[in-house]
Parts: sequence; C-alpha cells; structure tokens
Amino acid sequence: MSRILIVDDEVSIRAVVREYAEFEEYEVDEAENGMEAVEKCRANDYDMIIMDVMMPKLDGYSASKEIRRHKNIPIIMLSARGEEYDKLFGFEIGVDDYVVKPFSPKELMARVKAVLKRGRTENASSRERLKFEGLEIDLAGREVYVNGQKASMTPKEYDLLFYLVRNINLAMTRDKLLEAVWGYDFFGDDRTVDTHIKMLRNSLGEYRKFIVTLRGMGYKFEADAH
Amino acid sequence: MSRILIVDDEVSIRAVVREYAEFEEYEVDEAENGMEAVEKCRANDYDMIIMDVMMPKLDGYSASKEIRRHKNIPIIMLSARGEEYDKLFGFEIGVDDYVVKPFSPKELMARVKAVLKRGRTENASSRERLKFEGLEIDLAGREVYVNGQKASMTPKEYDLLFYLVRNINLAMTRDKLLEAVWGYDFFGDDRTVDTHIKMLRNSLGEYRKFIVTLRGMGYKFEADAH
DNA sequence: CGTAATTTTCACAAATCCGTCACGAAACTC
DNA sequence: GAGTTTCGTGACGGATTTGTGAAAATTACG
Repeated sequence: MSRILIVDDEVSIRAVVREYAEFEEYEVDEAENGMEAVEKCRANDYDMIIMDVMMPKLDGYSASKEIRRHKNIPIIMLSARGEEYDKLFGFEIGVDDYVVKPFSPKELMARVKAVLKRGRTENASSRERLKFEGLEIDLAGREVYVNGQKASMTPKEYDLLFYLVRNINLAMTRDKLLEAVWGYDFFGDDRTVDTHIKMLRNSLGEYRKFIVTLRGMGYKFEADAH
Repeated sequence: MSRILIVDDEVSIRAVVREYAEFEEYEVDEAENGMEAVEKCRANDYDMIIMDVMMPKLDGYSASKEIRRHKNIPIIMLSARGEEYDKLFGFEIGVDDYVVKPFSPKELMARVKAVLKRGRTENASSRERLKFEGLEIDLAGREVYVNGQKASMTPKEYDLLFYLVRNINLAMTRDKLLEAVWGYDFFGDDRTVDTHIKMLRNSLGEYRKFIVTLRGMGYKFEADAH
C-alpha cells in the first residue's frame, strides 16, 4: 500500500488529511515544516507528498526542490487562494498537482489517487534489469538472457527464478516456494519444486551455479563470489 | 503545433480560452456541445480537448467516454464548484485534469501545457511515426502501414496495437490489456483479448512476429533482435 | 429500420506445460 | 562403510493454455 507524507504547519489540516488518507488505506506520516519533510524523506521512502506552500523554516517550494534533488516522488501542493504566480512557478519545478485551500478532502483524495495511478503506469517503463555476470533478468519484459541470448522458459520457471532473485541470498524452503510461486492453494508434492529447479537450471546453462541447493532446507539464489 | 478543441456552450468562455490558447500558439477549434464534439473528433485529429461538464444535448462525461472509445486524446474538464461526486467519477473515466469554474485562464494554460507534455513523453513523441522494419505506425494519424501499404484495421485492433507499442517490450497480462484498452468497466471474457490478438496478427501479416505470446501471462510487443 | 461492420463468446484442436513417480547418485549419520 | 536420508533427473499421462474458425451479439451508420 502507498505511503504518504503530509507536510503542513497546522495540526488540524494534518489531522483531516490523515483521516481521509487512512480511510483510503494509505499509510500516513506527518511533518510540520519543509525542513522536517526533507529530513524525513532522507530517512524514509514515501510514494507521495502532500505539502503546504506556506510554512515556517522552509517553505513548500524550496522543500520540494530539495527533495527532488534526491528522490523523484510525486508532490501535490496545497496553497491559499490568489497565489497565481506561485502556481505557475510550481508547475515549472514539477509539482504534480495543485489543490487550493480551503479544499475538500474528497477532492484531494481523488487527486492523490490520480497522481499515484499516473506514476505507476509511467514507472512501468523504468525497467528493472538485473545482471549477474552473463545472466540478465528483465523483470518487466519477463525475459532472461544467458550471455546475451534469450533463454526461453516456461511460466513456472520464470516465476520461480523471479521469486528466488527477488529474495536474493535468502534461504527458501520448498514450502515457502510452493506458497509464493504456486499459491497457497497448492496441495501437491514438495518434490515438485525439485523438478522445476532442475528445469530452471537447465535453462540457465552455465549460470545454474547461482541456484544453490540447501540440503534439508530448500534452495536459494546466491550471487556472491564463486 | 498542437491542436485543441474547446467544448462549451457559453460563447464567452470559448472566446476567452481561445484567446489565451492562440497566444500560446495552439491551433483552436470550437464545439458548442458534446454531440458536436464527438462529431468533430471523428472528423479531425486533436491533441487535446478542453470540455465543460454541463452542456445541452450531450454532457461532458458522456462525450468524453464516447470519444475515448475511439481516440486516446487527453481531456481537461471544466466544472462548476460543488460537483464533487461528478469529479470523482470523472477521474475514473480517465480524465487527465480538472479545472474548477471560475478558473483563471493562466492556470488552465499551465495545465494544458503540463498534460500535453506528459502525453508527449508517454507517447514517446506523439507526432512521430514509429518504424519497426517494414511496419510503420502513425500514432497521431491512427494508421498502420505494412511494407508501405496501409493496413486497414478495426478500432479495437488499433487500440490494442497502440497500447502494446506504447508499452514496448513490456509484458502485459490479459487483465491489464482489458483494463487499458477495453476500459475498467469491461466485465467480459479474458479470452476476448486472444481473439483480437489473432485478428491483429492477421492484419500485421509478416510482422505478426512482433506480437509475442507470453505463456501463462499475456502478450507483448517485442522489437528486439529476431 | 435494415444492412454491414465489428466485437464477443464459444467450442475444439494443437501446443505446451505440470506434477508425480521411480531410480540412481550424493550426502550425511553413526 | 553400511544404512539412511535427501537430492537430481528422465519419462509419461493428464492438465492447462493458446490459436482459431464460426456463430451469436452488439454496434455503427446510412
């Protein structure tokens, strides 16, 4: 679920926004001013920031600018009426949306949803591509390359490999793998995992070495020195 | 340059928006109501629509929905204060932004710019023709050429192809395709996608090879080495 | 209102994958 | 090093998934 940071110097506003946001099942954190927001963003990962423009210590614009230097988080600005010039300026530093005070919490939530949705589809192209020596894994494209050559795999092989890689260097029991890759409603044989590990290893060719057997336990994807 | 269609029943509003839009060097066309907007969109290509919600004959929501069935044009809605319920609904049918009346023309223009910019980066250049070997795709003109010859396709085939191409090399599940191409309110069979993929492949002739089946997953448009 | 075009569903064939089993190899225990 | 447990693997029948043609339903448009 998405985590949201609410930045405003007024407690009452933070409280209202928090209430609505938690109703929508967002995880909420608060900051009292721009300075605190910058610090919190350095320490934590948020999916979105809702920030007032006028605040003591560090205003919303400056805080946004500072945060954006390190992280590309969507930001919705709250501002008082009649700050038109500021609005335009806001769009230029890349604020994702504006809501004018006094705002309706429902409207704010609709915009939060829209911006989060927008971000999600855009980020789908920020393709994660993992590389271990000559083994390349394209999660978004659902493809695996062995020494530059596409390795064709069955769905279960992909799922299994992706799960192991997502939990890199972590020991995975057969039960855990069955639950995660096959689903909680699979009631078959433990050893089914073995068979698929076998096939996955064959598909990986020389990079089968990354799939390590943990006797009496299960398997893991190990990417350390070999 | 971008072409904008302004849809509002009040002459004065159309005039104001036209003035500002032409100052920004957009090409402007007008429609008096939703019905006229739908017709004009069928006949011409616009890069964006600015549309009032309340209009005689056909309201903004219904018009948007109708237009979106055939063309994926960004839409900014204008609405009077206090139509909160409608707003939420509006975001769900995929309106790109909202501006509340009475609006400031400057703000409206800033949003137009933002939405157009967003669209351009998403479309990876909206006016450009994409070329994959002998397969040419004209996103703006909504046309596809196979070895220089225009390929006639049904609207759904276009939509499906365009969506796959916009998400090139990305694995797409049937559900994702249904939601994106058919709309969130489609409650039919998954396999409908398969049938349209079949027809799309036939239309693409030898370039059917770009449409790759991802067993157990869905499909993708793959433009890598073959 | 009627015809044509498009979309959707359905059924069946073809392709592919999955889960189980059996047996031998490897590893661990004592 | 014999016994025991665990793992690797090939094979096979059944289960899933996909491709496709055709019928049915819906929609577009004169």
